[in-house]
This record gives sequence, C-alpha cells and structure tokens, in this order.
Amino acid sequence: MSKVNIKVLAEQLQLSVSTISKALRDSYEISDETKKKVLELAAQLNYVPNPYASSLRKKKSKTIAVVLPEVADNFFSLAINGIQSIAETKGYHVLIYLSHEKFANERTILEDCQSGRVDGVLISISSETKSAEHIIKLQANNIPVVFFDREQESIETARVTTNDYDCGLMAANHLLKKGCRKPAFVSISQSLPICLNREEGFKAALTEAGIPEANQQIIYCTDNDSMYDQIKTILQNKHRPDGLIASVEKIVTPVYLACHELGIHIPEDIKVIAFATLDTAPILNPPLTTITQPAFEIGKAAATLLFKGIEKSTFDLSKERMVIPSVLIERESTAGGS
Amino acid sequence: MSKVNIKVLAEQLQLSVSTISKALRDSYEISDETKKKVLELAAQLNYVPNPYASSLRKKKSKTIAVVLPEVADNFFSLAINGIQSIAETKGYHVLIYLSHEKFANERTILEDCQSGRVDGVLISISSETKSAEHIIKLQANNIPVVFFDREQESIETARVTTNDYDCGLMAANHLLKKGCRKPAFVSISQSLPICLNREEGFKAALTEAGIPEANQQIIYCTDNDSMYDQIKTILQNKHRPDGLIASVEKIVTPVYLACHELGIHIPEDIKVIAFATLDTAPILNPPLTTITQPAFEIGKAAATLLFKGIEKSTFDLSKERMVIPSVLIERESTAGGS
DNA sequence: CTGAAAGCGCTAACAA
DNA sequence: TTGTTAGCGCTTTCAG
Repeated sequence: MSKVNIKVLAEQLQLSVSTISKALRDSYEISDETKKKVLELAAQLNYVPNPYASSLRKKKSKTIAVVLPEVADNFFSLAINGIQSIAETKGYHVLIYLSHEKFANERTILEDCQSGRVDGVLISISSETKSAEHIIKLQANNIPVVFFDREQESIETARVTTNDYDCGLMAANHLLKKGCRKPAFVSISQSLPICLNREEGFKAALTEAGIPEANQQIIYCTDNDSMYDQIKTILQNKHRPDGLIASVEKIVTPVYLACHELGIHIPEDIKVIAFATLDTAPILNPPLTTITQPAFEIGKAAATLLFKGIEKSTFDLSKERMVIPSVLIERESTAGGS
Repeated sequence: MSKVNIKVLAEQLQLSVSTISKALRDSYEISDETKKKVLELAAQLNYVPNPYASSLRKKKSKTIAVVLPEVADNFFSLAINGIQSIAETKGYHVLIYLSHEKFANERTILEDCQSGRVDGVLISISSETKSAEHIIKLQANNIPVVFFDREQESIETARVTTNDYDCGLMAANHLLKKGCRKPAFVSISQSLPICLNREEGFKAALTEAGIPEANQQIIYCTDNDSMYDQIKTILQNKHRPDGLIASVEKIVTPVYLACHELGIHIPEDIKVIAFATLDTAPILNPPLTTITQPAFEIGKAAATLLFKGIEKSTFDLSKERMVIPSVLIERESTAGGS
C-alpha cells in the first residue's frame, strides 16, 4: 500500500501539484470541473492529506495541548469534555499531558510545547507549581496559554476559574448555619490559588462569625498516600472538628471511610461539605453536600478563549478573566442545626 | 523572537546543518568536542527541534491516538492513566479523541488517523459500532490498532480485555448465592462484546441454576437520557427483579436514585452488583458490591502491545489476546441470603 | 570526522 | 484557470 499523496493525484490527472492542492482546498482559482475531478479521484484513492507537511509549511498545527495534574478526577474529565467539545467544532486535535502534580513534569511538558507541536496550551497547574518561568517561556515563544481552574497568579494571560473565595465563604457559612462551631478546612496545597482562595473565604467567614482562630483548623494533605492516615489522626484528635470542608474531590472518600472506621457519624458528629462534581454525591452514605463546579463550562470557556487567542492576532488574552460560579447543593451530610 | 532552528545553530558555529543534526542526535560520526559545542549553543539559544519536520522526513510521528466513547467515566480515565504511563516512558505523545458512543464520529476520527498523524491507535469502540471497515482501512494503511476493553470481534489484531463472560457468571452466581430468584441484567448495547459476554455469563449461570428464562430479565438502556426513567419503569413492574447487575458504571447512579425514589431498599428488596471502578463504591448507601476491572492495567497492557507493534516490525499483533481478570468485591448492596 | 545535496508532502508566491 | 518553483526544518545517503 504505497501512500497516495498530492503528487500521485497530479500525475493521474495530468495536472500540477499546486492545482491539486488548491482544488482540494476549494480555492476560487480552480474551475469547478477540475475540482470535481480532483475530489473524485481523491475519494477513490482514499487520499488523506499529510498534516505534518502542511503544519511544517504553514507553521500551524491545528493541535492544542491540555496539561493537567490527572485525569481520574471528575472535575478534570468533565473539563476535558468541555475542551473537546469546542476543539471538535474548530477542527483542532487535542494532546493530553499529565503532570501528576509534579512541577518537574510540568516543566518538561511545556518545554516540548515550544516546538511548534501545538498552537496553544490549556493548563491547570500542579499543586507543586510555584514558579512561573516555564509558562513565561512558552509565551515568549508566542504560544498562547490559557489557565483553567488552577491558575498561576503572576502570569499575564487569560484564565477561567470559579468563584473560589465566595465558595469558601459559602461553604463555611453553610456549616455555621448548620451549627458547627469548630469546622476544619482540608487543603491539598499551600500554593494553589484555588485552595488558598477557598481557604481565605473559609477563614473570613469564621472570623466574621466570631469563631476564634484556634478553632479555624486548616489541614494540608499534600501527599496522596498519607491522606487517609492524616485525616484519621485529625478525627481522633481531642479537638476533633465538628465540620469539614473538603477543598477537592479526592478528599471525600478518605473522609467518609475514616469516619466510618472510627464510628463518627455524618452529619451528627461532623458535617461534611466538599468541592466536587461527583455524580455519586446524592447516593453516598449520607448524601454529600457539594459545591459543584461548572467543570464542563470551564473547559469550554477556556478553550473558546484559547482559540480566539490563536486565531485572532488582534485578540489580547492578557486581561481576560472569566469566573463561572459554582453552586452549593445541600444534602444530608450537613443536615441538622437550625 | 525569531525561531531558532538547525540552520541558525550551523551558522553560528560555522558548521553544516548535517553536522548539527547528527550532533544533536549523538551520532558516533561526530567528535565529542563538536557535540559539546552544539549542545551548549542549543541550550543557550533554547533550541527546540521541530517535531513535524522530523516526522515528515522520518515518517514517524511519535504520537498515538486514543479513541474512546467518553472520558467522564472512571474506567476510561484510569485506562488513560495506564496508557499515559507507558507513553511517557516511551517518549510518545497522546492524542485523545471522543466518539461519544457514535459510530459516525468514530469513523471520522479513524479516517484522520490514516494521515500519518499517529503511529498507532488504541481504541475502545462505541456502543453503536457494528461494522469494522473503518478499522480495517486503518490497518490497510499500516497503522497498528490495539483494542482495549471494548473490542470489535471480527478484526484481526491485538486486544486487551477482562474476563467478561466469567465475570457475568460470577456476578449472577453471587446474586443467586445471596438468594435472588429473578435477577435482571442491565446492558447498554446489543452489540458490544463486553456487554454480550457479560450477558452470556449471566444467562448461563441462571440457566445452570434452573432459573426459568422468563425470570432472566435483560434490559437494554441504549439511550443515556432515558436511562433513569427506563430503570424506574422496571422497578415498578410487577415482575420487579430481586437482583440487578449493572453492566457498566454509569448505570449505578440512576439505579440507586430510582430505588430511593420508589422506596425500594437495597439489599433487602433488591440486590445490586455493578461492573465498576468507582472509588466511591465503599461509601455509597449502601456500599456497592462491584466487579472491579483492572482499568489501569488494561490501559498499560494495551499500550505496551501497541508500542511493540509500532517499534518491532517483526512483532505480529494479530494473534495477541490478553485477558486481565476483574475481581468481585463484596459489599452491602448484595448482603443477605445464605 | 564533516559537508553537500536531495527530498519528506504540502503551500504560496509568481508566471504564464 | 493552471503551472513552476522555492521552500517549511529536518534526516540521510553519499562524498570528501
């Protein structure tokens, strides 16, 4: 099966390669008759254009990179869905890269992205990422970058996030309203804006409510493997919190398991609310109150912005900031109180 | 920022482009001294090779495509993880394409894959896919294809699956052992081998146990949107099943919700077991008995096979069949009986 | 050990 | 309306 290319078509039709090329792209320069002949033969010979030849020549790859910490997380998989939905309509291809929450991986990935392999990058940074140079370098190479959800604050470019601070407030106020007096906030990073903002909202709400700082417990579970043990320790503490905010989805299962193991009842002994897009939230034991992020929409919006940045050289990404609010969905895990 | 390429390096060092090219790839033809100079300048100028130029020349893209029905499903996201883990070590890039369970989408995607954009394809077919021509066409273009989980049976190529038939048997026998007399099997496709094989195992177990065919209910929920209503209808039926096997993960939430809505108790009124890799299974209400598929391992194994097929022309994929068994994890949703 | 030159498949001036 | 030609950036003979 020798590969059929433009030259083969040209020979068979006794035309030049440029005529074929133009005909294939429906150029106004080519007669309808010729176009028809070309398209027919192309279909007949199962001609498929070589994208890399075209990319090399046009310096456009029609490909974007999505760089994220992991895929096995409902937020990210829904965001990918949103991104794909836009990429499809635009005819773009999507490369997926996983940082596994490691800065070193993220840097390596972005280095490769400078090669011309992609026309733009959508990124949700790792929980380790503090520096911004690897991203700045990308921009210096004229590769547009758009953040979704997990941004790097010092960088000048578009970002699509949810209203993290307000949600932190909302979550904490919800627990207060339900009668909690010493709620805890479980975070996975001391640098990620999503975590910090949610945490700030949490603290502001408690302070406003007159809860002493000593009762504003914040727990950092930066290591995935020890998360379960860490949570268990907290729940066994004599200052055991009476409410808990899970700043990200993956904290939920260990919390529920630990409570069960220790005979601590949700919501009687401790109320739980989580930032999560889990579709099993309503069937958990007990059903979980969530701050549900618009993951699909965030992906869509970020992709839309990125394509604007790619396709319209006049479009300035640097000041774009889009905030799509999350919603609190109350379920039994925070029942009780007033 | 004018892009630095091999030619720029050559000029600056007063060397030829071919020397640079060889030096960069650490060819034995080049002196250590020259190599060192080249590497230094490359680092200094932040040289990144253009992958498309290289691909065009070498006719290798160092890229694979992963084609699957959806990402927002724990099985698939874990499989992607497994695939990525191998691709990373091999230095390959991963393009993700979603068929959204539509045959037409799948065909379009695979057509593009014939372009040389990818060196190989990993695919889990859509629930609609019956024909195989689109896949055969790929192979005719010398693009190796490996199936993971959802295979197309008539095609001669490698596949990595789990022991679906046995798991169907196992699930049904588990329900029988727990006292079910008229269990139902909920499927999403009448053509997908994973569903058919699980279904066959189910029927074989019941027949073996002397359950009349009339009590071997099989329900096809081919449409996502109406799944909830369909399940509710079944549960309201006077021949309501006393056990239920969910053939795929996404059936779980609607089943639990419908039971709750109708006041049907799991496991007292109906026992539920599901093919799922849900990490929330142990914290559901009640905890869900699962047939847990080795999703990560399936992804890994499929990718490993694909790369063998890509890199070793002597390696024959056509007869490779790998079956990685799932495990039944018993939880409360099937409690009771003997 | 280094260099010259051809060409991967396609596009885009520019001619005709 | 069609054709000629010169590359895109890289690899790879083949010569030197």
